[in-house]
Amino acid sequence: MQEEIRHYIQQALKSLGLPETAFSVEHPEDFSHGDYSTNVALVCAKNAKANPKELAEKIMAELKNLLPPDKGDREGLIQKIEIAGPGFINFYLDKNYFSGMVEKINTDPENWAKNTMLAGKKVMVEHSQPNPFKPFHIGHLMSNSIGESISRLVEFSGAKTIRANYQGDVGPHVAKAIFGMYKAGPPADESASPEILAEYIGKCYAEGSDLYETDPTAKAEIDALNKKIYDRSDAEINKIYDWGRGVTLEAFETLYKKLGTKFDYYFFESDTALVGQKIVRENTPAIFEESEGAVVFHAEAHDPKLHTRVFITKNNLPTYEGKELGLTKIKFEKENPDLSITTTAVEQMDYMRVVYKAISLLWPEIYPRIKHVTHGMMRFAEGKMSSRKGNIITGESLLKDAQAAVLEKMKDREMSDEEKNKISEMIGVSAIKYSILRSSLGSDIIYDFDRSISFEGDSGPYLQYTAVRANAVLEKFKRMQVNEFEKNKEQNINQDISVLEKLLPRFEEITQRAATEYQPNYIVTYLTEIASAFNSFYANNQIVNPDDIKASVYRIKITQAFYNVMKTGLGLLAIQVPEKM
RNA sequence: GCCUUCGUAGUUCAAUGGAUAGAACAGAGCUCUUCUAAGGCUUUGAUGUAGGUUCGAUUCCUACCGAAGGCACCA
Repeated sequence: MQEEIRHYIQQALKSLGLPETAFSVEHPEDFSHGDYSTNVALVCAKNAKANPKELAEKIMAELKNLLPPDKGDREGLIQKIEIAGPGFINFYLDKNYFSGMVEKINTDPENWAKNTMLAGKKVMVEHSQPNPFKPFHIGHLMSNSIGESISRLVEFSGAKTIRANYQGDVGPHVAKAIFGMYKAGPPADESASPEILAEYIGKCYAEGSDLYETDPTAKAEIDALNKKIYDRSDAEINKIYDWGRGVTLEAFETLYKKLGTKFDYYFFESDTALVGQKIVRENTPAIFEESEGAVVFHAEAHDPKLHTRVFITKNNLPTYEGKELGLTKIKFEKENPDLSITTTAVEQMDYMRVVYKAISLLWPEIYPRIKHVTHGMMRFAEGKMSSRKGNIITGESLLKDAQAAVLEKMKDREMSDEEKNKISEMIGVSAIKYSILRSSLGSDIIYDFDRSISFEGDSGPYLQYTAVRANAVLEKFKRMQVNEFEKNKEQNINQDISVLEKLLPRFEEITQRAATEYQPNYIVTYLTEIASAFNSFYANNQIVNPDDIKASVYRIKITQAFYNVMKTGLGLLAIQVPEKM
């Protein structure tokens, strides 16, 4: 519809002999300003130095000429055009448009809003990136939620999506953790669950980190350990290493399952290190340069805003930068995606730019196909969270606390314990995901436990609750067993178009925008808006009324459409909808 | 010092250069003989400062103030 209106405006400009210009066709904030609005007259007036209102009159007259008369067909769905304010042209759509959209949504609920922007394209999305030997903390939860949602958004746009996880299983942090394990001794119970063992390893890591910074002897030992881990020269260390790596990875897997993520690829730094190192060596001194025993890249020589970074250390070990080159090569060799998205926290933005600059010189054909999406950091009101200092909240504990809070709230519900358990987990996950996805990418999220598991107001549970309510109404209607004849009868009852009906068709535009800009928060904002509209609708109408079948059928169709959009929308956020709660 | 990002109600977040800056929480007050009150309704309250561009600026530009991140062997 938006495109159709745009098309008509372009035609009108042409027949008026006005030059082509960029203009917007958007939804006005206030429904009294119509369903779509264009600023075309304001823009043209600027260029032509004319009076915007007079120009708007001319364009409107021309538009009315162009639009075919209302014969009940699609073009006739623009019911009214008006000029308002400084020269906006507002379009009012016919009631038939909205009831038609409700039909359309209910006919093919899973596909109606999909678009083909990325049809035939292969998109790889890399996210989560927790490191074995370190805890999976709420920062990883953030990357996971955002990455998974972006994956689903690009999939919704027709792309074949490949989810990748890149994990640092070698590097100084591993040496610190293993050193800490030597110091602390073996875990109390070696047969405990991976979650508990991972927690033990996390504590050892914090201990090792601390010693690395405070104790020079420990530092030297850890550096030596690090080298042994890289070249796997010590059988005993290898054994501890393999055990720790396996345990932490297993613990991550449990979390992914709860969060609704499934990876197609697991890349490890132990795989990318050698590849990256080789690339850097082969391109020295063409691109890289030896300096103080290390191999560096002087990015500032190519862009004054960038700086020099080390790609291979003087100990001949590749840094993150060097490994990232290896990863890029491996990704493109394995899958050759049309687009490779990497999501990380903003703190990695500056050096990722340096890495990308190096990639642009190494492989100019790959450079346009990689994209770095950054999100803000999860932070406490008091300051930065750090797994080195040990003041972190693990994903595991947050999920557990959230679930416990939900269970407390559900204690009077009549359900089996098994059912309660399953539902409370879904709600807990949704509360956390919502608190992450509600704000736009880029800015930091101030972490507040109570808020992150909030069930009131704008929240994940609010959306789920609203969907559950709608579902209850739909079930009630089913029990009434209204016959097909009644259902298909003309329902054009004399009622104003509800806000809900007006909002539902917009889902199509929202998903496109969210996918284009990699911003799941547009979906969150929109779903919250329609949930609020549905709750008002629900409070002001008895949707299913056995004494008024005709009105019930009409309202149930809207309810069904709402439920479908909500379910699909939450799906894009990787949030599940329980049947009851 | 240089580079990047960001300053919106008491708090946490919205707002593709557009019309009266939206929500939620907190505060005040209503609301369950009706389909789940995790709800609905009413109400108080905000664009860091100073300029500039524009018919129109929270949005773009400049300066200042403030916050966060980065700036050589961590990721």
